[in-house]
Amino acid sequence: MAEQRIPRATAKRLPIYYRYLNILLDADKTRVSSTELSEAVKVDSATIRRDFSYFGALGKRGYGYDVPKLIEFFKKILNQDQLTNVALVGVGNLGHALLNFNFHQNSNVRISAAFDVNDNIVNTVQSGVPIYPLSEMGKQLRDQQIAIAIITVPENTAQEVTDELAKADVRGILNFTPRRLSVPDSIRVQNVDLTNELQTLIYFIDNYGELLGGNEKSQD
Amino acid sequence: MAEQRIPRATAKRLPIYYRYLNILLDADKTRVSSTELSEAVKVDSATIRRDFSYFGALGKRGYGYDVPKLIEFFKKILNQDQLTNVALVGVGNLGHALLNFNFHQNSNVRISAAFDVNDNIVNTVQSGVPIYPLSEMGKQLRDQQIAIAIITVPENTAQEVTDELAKADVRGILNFTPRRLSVPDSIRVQNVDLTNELQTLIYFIDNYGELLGGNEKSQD
DNA sequence: GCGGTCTTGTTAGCTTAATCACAACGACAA
DNA sequence: TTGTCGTTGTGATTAAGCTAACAAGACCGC
Repeated sequence: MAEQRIPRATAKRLPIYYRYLNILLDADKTRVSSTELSEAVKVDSATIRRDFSYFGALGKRGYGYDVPKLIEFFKKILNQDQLTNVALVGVGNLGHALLNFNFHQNSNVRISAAFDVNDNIVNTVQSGVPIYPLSEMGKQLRDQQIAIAIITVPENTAQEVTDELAKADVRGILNFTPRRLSVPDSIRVQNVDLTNELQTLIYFIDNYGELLGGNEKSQD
Repeated sequence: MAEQRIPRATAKRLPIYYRYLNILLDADKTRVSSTELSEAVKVDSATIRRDFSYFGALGKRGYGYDVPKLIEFFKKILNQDQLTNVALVGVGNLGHALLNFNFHQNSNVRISAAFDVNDNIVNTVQSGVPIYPLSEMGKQLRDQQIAIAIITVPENTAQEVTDELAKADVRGILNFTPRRLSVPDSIRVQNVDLTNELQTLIYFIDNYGELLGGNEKSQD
């Protein structure tokens, strides 16, 4: 086991594999080949085999991969064997939807605290999650040992909220605002920009017409 | 002008540039350098210059780029000079949030029709958008000439809805379900998987610790 | 136990993307 | 007008990722 760092591209595919493997298990399939998996997740079968091989020889030649075994393996890799608590900052339109979004249904993650400036909801419980005033954010995050935050605040406050999160030693931020955040090296940012996604989609449609696989290769 | 296809990676950055340029203009800045832009959007300055150069010589040496000119240019490239109507399929938790999400605020896109199976909301207007029964989807999409759909339906119905969209000659799908869709070559799919994003973030935090730039390079 | 069949793991080649580094050129001051 | 300074545009290089192709090895029917 060379114990080298997994390529970034591979890492991003792991959750996709993990989820589909669970779907297979739910359907009582205990065995799967890279070709079969390939069709379901739209990733080339060679890429799948290569991805898996970074973790050692997980499959059996002439047979394929054992689904339960693979799931157990990825569960640990992805830290899904323990519950991860996450904070939500900004309980507006989108924030509210995320409170109701059942992350816990297919992953061991849940939003355990939320923060907002709106006095009408502060100190209430929404969808089972307590809403604290923004001013208490640092304290609560430290007390509850929360290391990951989702931010759905107005874009012009995104950076200042981020700075506060940094002070509270948060390690990861899922950023739904369109701003690209400045953070210290200790924090990892993952951007989800809905407007961007739509614009990109439109651009591709208008410029990368039918010619050369609109699909089956590199979806998204 | 070599008129060759823009690299995929470049295309995905265009909306990011476009948005930040607009922010600059709002702040009455009419001039920007690749270095300055680089800091704001977290993309290497050489990459920015190269990206821009695919479209010809847009800047001036020793000066930088003219913001209004650049905006005008990208506006056309990104099809933002005309309104794009989009359909929403599945008006549940997340779907509702997207209806309220103001795409039109920073892009020339709007949701102009929505579809659902829930009789309680079908044939009503939600957030200014009419909700039609799913059974009318094909007809409405064709009548209204809508070529792009956002799907926020339960995952087990994602594929069948997709098949219907394909029949209605939709060209692009923004897929919020965790399933990877099978589509004909004429359709482009862009996936947004929230659970995935969180899992990826967690994985990176646990495995790509501080060492070697948690940030400043390749956010997301 | 044997032969044919299947599927992995991996090598090698290829494609795409990111970055360095600098000559070319326009801006701007004097 | 001339010289300096700043910033672009781009050739060259390095890095990352993808995929074809196949030998090695395990399964399974007989």
